[in-house]
Amino acid sequence: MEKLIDERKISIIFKAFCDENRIQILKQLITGEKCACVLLDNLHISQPTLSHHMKILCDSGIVIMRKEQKWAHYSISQEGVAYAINYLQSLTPINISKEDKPCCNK
Amino acid sequence: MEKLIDERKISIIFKAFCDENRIQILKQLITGEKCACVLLDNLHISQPTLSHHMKILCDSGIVIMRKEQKWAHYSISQEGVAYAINYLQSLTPINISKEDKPCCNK
DNA sequence: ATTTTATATTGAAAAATTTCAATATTTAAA
DNA sequence: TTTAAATATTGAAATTTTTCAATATAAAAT
Repeated sequence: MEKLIDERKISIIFKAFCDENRIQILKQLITGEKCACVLLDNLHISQPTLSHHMKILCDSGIVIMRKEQKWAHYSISQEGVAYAINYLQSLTPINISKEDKPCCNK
Repeated sequence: MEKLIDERKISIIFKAFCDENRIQILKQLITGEKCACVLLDNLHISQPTLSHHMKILCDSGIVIMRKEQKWAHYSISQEGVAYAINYLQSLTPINISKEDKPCCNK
């Protein structure tokens, strides 16, 4: 059970999902592992730009890379996604009755 | 059941989680609805900056605002969080046997 | 050995985001 | 009806992110 969730770490994880091209990339990975050249074929970005996005996705822990000879194979990390889901689930607010709610320092 | 998930929409939702101050804000909201002045007391940002972050959080659908006289009360939207969780759950890749996996356009 | 292929890195420009001071707006208090 | 309090908006600076051309690296093919 993760106890100390730090803001920096969470923000790095979720950077995976806040760019449209990265969402497109993740969409492609839903059907399974893909190598960079295949991902690139289905996007309108340059090869260095793809490389940059894959780095952000890997840094977030949402994607993992498997290097095989010349090729970089990318896939979705179930552990990474599970961690992100776990954080979102922690956002379920503890129900506080509306009467108890304190207001504005007073 | 959401069918057409568009990349722009998803990226706007997850922008909520990719800034450290916004994570701090969400952390405060876990214990229930808070008004802007209380949130501000616990952050090291100016009032206009908080206002800016609250707009991003509301635009994402993760936070909802309730205006009561002078005060803006913010809380976590369970529907918003549920939608985000639902997207993350859709990232579970369909298992494809490693033998079947096609590689690099060839 | 040289060339080709797949990917990464560097450096710089463009675009987007974050931030705050100043100011506006709206409501409550005096 | 002035004044104060809570929040929003505007405009500009600082920072970060996105992007691509050029180049580097590393492995495969010739």
